[in-house]
Amino acid sequence: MKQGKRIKPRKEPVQRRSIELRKAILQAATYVLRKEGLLGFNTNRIAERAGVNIASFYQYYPDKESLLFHLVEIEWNETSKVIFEILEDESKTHRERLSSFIEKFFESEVQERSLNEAIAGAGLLLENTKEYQSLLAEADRRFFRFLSGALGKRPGLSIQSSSELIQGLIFGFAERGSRKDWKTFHEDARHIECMICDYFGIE
Amino acid sequence: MKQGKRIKPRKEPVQRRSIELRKAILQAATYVLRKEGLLGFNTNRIAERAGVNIASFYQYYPDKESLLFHLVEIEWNETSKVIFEILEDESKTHRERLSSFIEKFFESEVQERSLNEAIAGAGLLLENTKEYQSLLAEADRRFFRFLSGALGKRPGLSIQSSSELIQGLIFGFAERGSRKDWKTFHEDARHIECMICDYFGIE
Amino acid sequence: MKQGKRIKPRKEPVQRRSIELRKAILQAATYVLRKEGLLGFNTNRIAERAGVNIASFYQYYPDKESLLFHLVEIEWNETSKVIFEILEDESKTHRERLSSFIEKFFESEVQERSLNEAIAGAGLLLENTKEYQSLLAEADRRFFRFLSGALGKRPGLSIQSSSELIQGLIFGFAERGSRKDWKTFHEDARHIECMICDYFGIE
Amino acid sequence: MKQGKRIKPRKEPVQRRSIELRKAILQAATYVLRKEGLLGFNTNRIAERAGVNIASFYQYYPDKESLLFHLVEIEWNETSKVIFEILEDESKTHRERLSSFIEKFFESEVQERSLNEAIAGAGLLLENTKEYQSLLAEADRRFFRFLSGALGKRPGLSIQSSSELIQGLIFGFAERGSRKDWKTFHEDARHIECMICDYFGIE
DNA sequence: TATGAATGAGCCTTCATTCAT
DNA sequence: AATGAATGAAGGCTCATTCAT
Repeated sequence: MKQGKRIKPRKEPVQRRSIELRKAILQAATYVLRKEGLLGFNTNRIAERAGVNIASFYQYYPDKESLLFHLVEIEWNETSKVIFEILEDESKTHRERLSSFIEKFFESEVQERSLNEAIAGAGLLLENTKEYQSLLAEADRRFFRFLSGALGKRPGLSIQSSSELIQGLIFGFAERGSRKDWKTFHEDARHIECMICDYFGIE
Repeated sequence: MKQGKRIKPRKEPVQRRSIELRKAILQAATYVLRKEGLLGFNTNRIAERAGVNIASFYQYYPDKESLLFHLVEIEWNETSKVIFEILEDESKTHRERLSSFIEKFFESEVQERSLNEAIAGAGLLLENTKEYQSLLAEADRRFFRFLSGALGKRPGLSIQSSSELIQGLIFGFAERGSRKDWKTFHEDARHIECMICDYFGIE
Repeated sequence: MKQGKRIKPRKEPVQRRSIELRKAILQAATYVLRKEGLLGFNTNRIAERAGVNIASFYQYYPDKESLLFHLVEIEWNETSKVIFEILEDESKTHRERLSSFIEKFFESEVQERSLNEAIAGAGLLLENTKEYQSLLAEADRRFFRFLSGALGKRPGLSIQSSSELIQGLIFGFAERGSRKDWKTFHEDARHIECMICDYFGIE
Repeated sequence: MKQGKRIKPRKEPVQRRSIELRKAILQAATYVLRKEGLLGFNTNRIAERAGVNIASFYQYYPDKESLLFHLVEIEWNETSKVIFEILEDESKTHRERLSSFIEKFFESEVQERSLNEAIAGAGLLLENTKEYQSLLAEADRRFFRFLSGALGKRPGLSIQSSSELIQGLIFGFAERGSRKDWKTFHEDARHIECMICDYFGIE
């Protein structure tokens, strides 16, 4: 993919009718992605499923990737809102926050299992886009900020490195798990929390 | 993909020429997968690159997935041979073994970065095949066996669960990392080893 | 295109607003034609550029060709006004008039290079329309009239044939030239004038 | 169109069957171009007309333009062979040669009328390709060489300029004429020859 | 057996034009 | 009258796979 490509939706729908249309597209896209995976994720199928003319599709999205990004964005906005609110809730101890954070994140991964799976595959398409990277960057920033206050001891690691390590563990585990029929996530969350808190002296 | 599909190569090549031909295909496939990713991984291109007629290709592999699986298998055989030999080397302490195991595994992921990346994407295609699952199952078994002897304390976890948790952490972290420009894997390996050994009392 | 198709604008705009709207369309069309050539000349793009709704466009022009014709017409009206005024200016000798005529015509072709280029390409679309043909016919008539008075000797050619020959030379040369980066048109004009005047005894 | 684009046919057919196939494509393309003009010149239609699968088309041509160029090339090779042979036939006077050259060229334009017409339109697509330009350049060179020996007097024009002027007149006239139902080309040829020879002192 | 050739099915995208508000 | 929305119909091109020699 070329750099600097526009990946944003083409235009915002304003009328009733078109709002529904776009919603239909989004729903259909989610459905198709879930049902058929990345390989079945093609504009014609989506449009058909949405009961929408393919040309209409292209009024709202400049191309396929753009839609995919929109999906990711929506899903991420929902998830991140929840999990970072938790992380930044100063009425709790750092450990409590981290615990809930992991818990919630795992939960959302499990719930959005098939979507995430497809998105993970799609990552290859999105990874190079500015939009996607800024999504990730923001998450990174917020997690870093949390950790700055949370770290008790650092076993020879800068905050940045610690942050990356911890994120890697949590996100990697979740991503991998969410590809399976992952039922033990509650316990997994607890153990991972313990390991991290022990190791980094988070209280 | 339908369940129970045959994914094995159509026939084992016996003659010289055939063996070479097959090797050529495999090499070309690896090359293409690395160079172009999953999207460029198409039979015509591979055959062309291999200097093999596309029809010949279909004499050795019933379809594309088959080849992909073969690739995964080969790569996994190589890696697993190395890492499980380490894990089962009884002249070392458990901790030493785990340490080398992680180290080596990370290293191989980094080295095979682009291949792994593509395979991860392909995972969606392969995951449902018997062959792939038995590959994973074996790895699981061996890791479980190692852990049976290694675990010092178990914080309320069965060996099986511990095994899954640990594997999830290591493999998840590596998989995630290998999608990036991952340069700190040596240190990452060390820290993860420490966390795990501390938590599970491995010595 | 079917013969006898109406190609005139659907209705003459009478109100202020309408006139402006139409002017905007025309300008946008010219712009697009110049900038993107015939291939980029599509109604949606033009409407967008004009800041006009595409549906409004279709209130002023029944279809794309219509607009194109309108463009040609306007351009031709301007050019022909100038060049035929020259040709019919009885205060000059015939030779002087022809000289200026060629000069001016070449000049306008050069100036309107990209527009003309596109129009030439579009010629295929317009050639069969009545409107276009009557434009050409009028030019033909006026040139013929000029030549009737101008020809000194006729090397075995009727006036009509002479007229066609000369027009063919001038217009053909210009059309061809205007597709290139044509910088020598001043001199070219002079030489062609000489050739023609010599050959046809125009003084 | 990007510069440096490959425009050559993809591969040469070797078997009987495919030679016919390609011939069929070429014929169909010519037919379609004639019948429907540039706008109807699309790969699907051509393939259909040729009774060939569209995918087969793309085995022989990387894209549409490539086919178009091939058409031009074939046609030009035929024409140029004839006309330049004439121009370079040293057993004739220069004037005789030029006369036949014009005559033949006009004739071929008339015969290939509809094809040429389309090709002229296509010029806009081809003009920027290396291949097309080298075709033109060669013609230019050969004409220039002819003129070097032929010019008697030069009314203040370099050989190069004279060459361009003369070519412009001949080609421009023919191109324009060939778009119409041009029946007087024999006489036109004779007159143009006279004008040029008179003006440039060619004998 | 190995190779040149062939193809059905499909995917992404655009565009002239019309409908509904 | 003007605008937002919608769409049928193509068009360029690719790919997994099979046929014919």
